[in-house]
Amino acid sequence: MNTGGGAGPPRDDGGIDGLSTALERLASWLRRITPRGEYDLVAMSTLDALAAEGPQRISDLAARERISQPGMTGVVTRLAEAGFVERRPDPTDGRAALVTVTDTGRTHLAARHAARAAVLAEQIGRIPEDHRRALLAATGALTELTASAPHDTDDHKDATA
Amino acid sequence: MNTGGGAGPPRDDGGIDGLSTALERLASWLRRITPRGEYDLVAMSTLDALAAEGPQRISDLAARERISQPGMTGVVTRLAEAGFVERRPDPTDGRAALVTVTDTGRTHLAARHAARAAVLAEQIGRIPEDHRRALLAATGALTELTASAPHDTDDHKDATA
DNA sequence: CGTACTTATATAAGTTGGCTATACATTTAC
DNA sequence: GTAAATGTATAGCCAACTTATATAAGTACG
Repeated sequence: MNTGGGAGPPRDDGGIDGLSTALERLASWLRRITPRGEYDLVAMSTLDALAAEGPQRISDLAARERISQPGMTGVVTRLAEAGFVERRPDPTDGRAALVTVTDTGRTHLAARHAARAAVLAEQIGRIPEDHRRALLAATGALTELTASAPHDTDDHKDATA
Repeated sequence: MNTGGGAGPPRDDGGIDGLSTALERLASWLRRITPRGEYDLVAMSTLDALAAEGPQRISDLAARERISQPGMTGVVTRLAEAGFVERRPDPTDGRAALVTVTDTGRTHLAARHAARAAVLAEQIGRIPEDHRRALLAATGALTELTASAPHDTDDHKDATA
């Protein structure tokens, strides 16, 4: 069988399994505390990447977000219609577009982040102090984990099967 | 303005802001490491809730997942078609259906969890030991945080608290 | 107990955000 | 200078939500 992945409260089998359950539930929890009207996850993640790392090509963004190139074309189109990004010609390649975040985009990101941080602050106020400290102490680890290179685990592209 | 949510690496303004950024990126990261074909987040979260807490009504599940009642009817229909849940009459209320997880559903949950834990194990192996320990130490805190009552932050309609 | 209100779920129709397949434009190789 | 490769866009499809509404069952009160 497994080692804690069952139905009940996550037993700690030594770590990974319980952490995995916790992260899985965290993903749903983050969705639940996000107001409905907000821009979708892929678009915001893309915008965040552009703000953090500078202009990038559509196809690079698609690879980074693990969606198809036409999918990313759509994301960029929507972001551009909202005024959050601009397409610019790539000086070194006439086929490519460099997607650049605008000031409006940065403003939106900041506002969204502030709103989410406020919600988080409220929710985190409901748990015991030692748990709160454990979470805050994990910030650096989370940042490092999620920054880890794409590094295909194996899945995602075997569609031709 | 904000308190550290600006450009650059997450400065620690006391914590919440950097943690919020990290969690936001974590949500996208979890999506990226999830194979495309997998069942959607809402359905899996619903299945997990049923497995962890027992049979529930459609409308209660909808409130829990913060989607509309017709939306949850659709989720349950799909889960039932996959054989993961069953609709049963509520003995105390002829209008309501009690949604119950099946053995097939539990098996699927366990398999999915094992697969995700394996990916997490690999990814977590890439970060330094102290970060890994910090993450594992936050498992309980994450579980507690995400178990926190729905508690409407402000948007959408009022859930029956 | 019958009529009106309320509540639980289902259905209908529309929107959104992804997908595959393919067209188009440009760059690269020979 | 053509042919193949590459970056983006378009077309058409589908899944998973949304709101509005219909149906059926419970509840309250004359």
